[in-house]
Amino acid sequence: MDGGDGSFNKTSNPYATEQELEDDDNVSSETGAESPPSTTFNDTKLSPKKGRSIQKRVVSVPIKDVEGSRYKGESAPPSDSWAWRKYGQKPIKGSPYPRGYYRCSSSKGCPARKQVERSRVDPKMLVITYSCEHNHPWPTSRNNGASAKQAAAAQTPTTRKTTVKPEPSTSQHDTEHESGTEQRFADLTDDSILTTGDEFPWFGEMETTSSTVLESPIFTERDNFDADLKMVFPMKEEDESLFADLGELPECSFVFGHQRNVGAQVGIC
DNA sequence: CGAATTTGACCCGCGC
DNA sequence: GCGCGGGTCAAATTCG
Repeated sequence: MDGGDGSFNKTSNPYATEQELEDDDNVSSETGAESPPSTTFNDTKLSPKKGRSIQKRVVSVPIKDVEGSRYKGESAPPSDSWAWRKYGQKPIKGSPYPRGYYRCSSSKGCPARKQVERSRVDPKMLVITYSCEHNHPWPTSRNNGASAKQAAAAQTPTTRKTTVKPEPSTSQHDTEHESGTEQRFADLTDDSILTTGDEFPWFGEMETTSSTVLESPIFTERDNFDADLKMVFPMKEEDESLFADLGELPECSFVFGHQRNVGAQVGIC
């Protein structure tokens, strides 16, 4: 964890940062460590076991009152648009706070996982590590039956719009994936225009983790909340044109919408 | 009653 | 080879 600290701070956006980390989990390196609420994306990682690449994204968000009775007082996962099922919790050495292990239950066979723990340095920060096998799609639907209740609770009205323009085009629906996500990504490569929205919940999520950011006091306290909102969400033509190149991107690339002082950003898993 | 969470045990990789 | 620590499993428990 000594490695990287300095490089962690390529913060151009005080509320959301994108970072590429080649190093191992920077989870323990505490993304929140003396930095403002930040979002850290730790991309593709190769699983030493099977040589499979694992995507990892580390997101640190300020802890807000988490809805959901059970979570009160704990390092509960901030509500995002997916259903997560907790399957374990472990005390982490060196950290006074336990780490919770969550598995995506939005869809059957969903490989996504996330770890939630409090930042050692700043207990008010929650460090969330999302991980997913590279060849698997990120979770897509909010509640494909797994936990309607939880998903419903998780769905905050603050989540923004993501819309994938249904390009009438190419009809390669042969490999209809269970979740359909792969197909969606496939569509992406077909020059469809990407905006953010419900069609791509995961994108929506990764787009700066704005949902969580927006829920955070940092945003809610601001007077110009609306203005900020507009700065974060609106996806304009210029952006769309940017995304037109998505076809070049790997299937699991993700896109950020406008962020403060930063244009649309594209990350590659 | 069904579903989600909790918690201890077990497994596996890594460093010494 | 051994010990440590992180990650996952699964039975028990709790909650809605």
